[in-house]
Amino acid sequence: MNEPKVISFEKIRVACKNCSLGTLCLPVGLTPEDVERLDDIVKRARPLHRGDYLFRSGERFRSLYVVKTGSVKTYAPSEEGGEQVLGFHLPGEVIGLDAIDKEIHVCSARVLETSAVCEIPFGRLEELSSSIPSLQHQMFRLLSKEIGQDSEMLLLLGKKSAEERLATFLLSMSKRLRKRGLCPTDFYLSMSRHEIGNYLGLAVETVSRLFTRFQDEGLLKVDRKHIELLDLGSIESIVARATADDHRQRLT
Amino acid sequence: MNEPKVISFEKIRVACKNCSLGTLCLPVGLTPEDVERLDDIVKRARPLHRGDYLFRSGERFRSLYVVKTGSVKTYAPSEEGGEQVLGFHLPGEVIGLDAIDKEIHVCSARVLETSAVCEIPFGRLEELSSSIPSLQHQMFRLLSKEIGQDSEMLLLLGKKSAEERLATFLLSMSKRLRKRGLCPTDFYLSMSRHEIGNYLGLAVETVSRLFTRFQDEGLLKVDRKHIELLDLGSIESIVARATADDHRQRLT
DNA sequence: CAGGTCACTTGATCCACATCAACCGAATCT
DNA sequence: AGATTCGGTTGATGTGGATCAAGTGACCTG
Repeated sequence: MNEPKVISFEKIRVACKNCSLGTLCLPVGLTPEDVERLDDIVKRARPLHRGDYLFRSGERFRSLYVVKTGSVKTYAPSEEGGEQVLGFHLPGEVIGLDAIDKEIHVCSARVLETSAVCEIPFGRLEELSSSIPSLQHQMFRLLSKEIGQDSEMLLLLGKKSAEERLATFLLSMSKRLRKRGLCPTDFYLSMSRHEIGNYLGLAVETVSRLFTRFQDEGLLKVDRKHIELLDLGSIESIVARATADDHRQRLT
Repeated sequence: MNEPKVISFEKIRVACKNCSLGTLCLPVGLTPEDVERLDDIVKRARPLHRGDYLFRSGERFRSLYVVKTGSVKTYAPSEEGGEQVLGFHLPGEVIGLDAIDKEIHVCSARVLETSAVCEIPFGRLEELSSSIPSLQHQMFRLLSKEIGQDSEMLLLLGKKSAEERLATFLLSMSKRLRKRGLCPTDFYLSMSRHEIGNYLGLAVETVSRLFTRFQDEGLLKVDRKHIELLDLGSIESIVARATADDHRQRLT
């Protein structure tokens, strides 16, 4: 292993190989040689700033995007400026999968804070997948996982109370941060209360009240965007309660 | 075209080739030769009856399933017998995509009425996809489409009123029936009110009341499971209103 | 640093829908 | 045929969270 002289350049060019996200992003389970081939087609990211678009609803679909640092929200805008937030995306997560079908973006993606994002031209990724079975498999898994997550979200929006929704959201953030080696109990939310509420199907006011209630109950500490989870166990039990309580909805 | 003597046998063996669902199911865009190869790995369906399982949550994932006739519901069961209905599946629709990731079924699938279902061993399908680029592309599209549909459902559960939900559901049924060449305005629902309510995040009583209200307003005629949509335009406008009204939720 | 804007909080009120309860008709069982 | 069950309807009541309204403090801007 010889250290490259021009660090920044080299670091950018061979990003996938050295990327700390290797175990979260596409390269999972690929051989070093295959990662190299993937590397060749990935366009490394210039930094983006709060509010910048990765793509807009209606645009032609060309690439998938992977968050490298920072965070991104995807949302389905409606004519009037209203929107449904579809998700918040952390480093290692892939964005744009829903546009493969029609080759048109049906949602928009904007970064929530200064972020770096990799771009993967989908046509080339498809070619590569044909010749690397494990990459094809990885792609199928990735798409499938997204479907699974959406199903969980359907359950959340269909059956859970406001309290359960916010607890689920916080726990999800916590788990995802842990996976990335970050502190799972002390973090900054990059999205506004409004966006959280929209995402969870709640009014801003409800989100705000719940934060203060959770704080009063000693579950966490909030200071604007700074969150400290003090009692993960109780938060988990709120989430668990949701699924157990479901005997209201028994069928057949 | 020579008529085969043993109709039933021939019809079963070469199903994909002659299947009326060719334009809805996997073979979309494949050459006749490729369809033939796909044909070889598809296990043709024995008929199933109301309540039969395609698979249960927790089972190992081996195959995808395609509804050929009849209808199927998928749902996420919880310990206590409660459940979240995730979808109702009509002929041509593929089931089990969410299980590819973990290779474990996370939801259960049961047929709602006497149905025929094809089984496609996923391992073999993956092999085949590697050697048939257009099949791989078709698979990506299929998975992507599912993600897109889930997003629409998120919007429905997150933002729409009970009225808008039921209207959306009825319109969706209507459109899907039309695609299959069936009457889009006169059909039988194979699922119970309870299941509809569960799916839409509503109580049975609310669904029932809405049906009677829609009938009173002349939008449709209901007799138990038999639905006649009388005024598709008005139903569409209820659905459209949902997205337009969204100026309540404007952000940024 | 005064003034404005914006994200957030907190309180008061309202309403859409859930829940509870009673009932009905069709299908199934005996 | 009578009894039981079950899916569905309808009415009465309750409530979780939306909506409305009024601050408050952080941050930006001239």
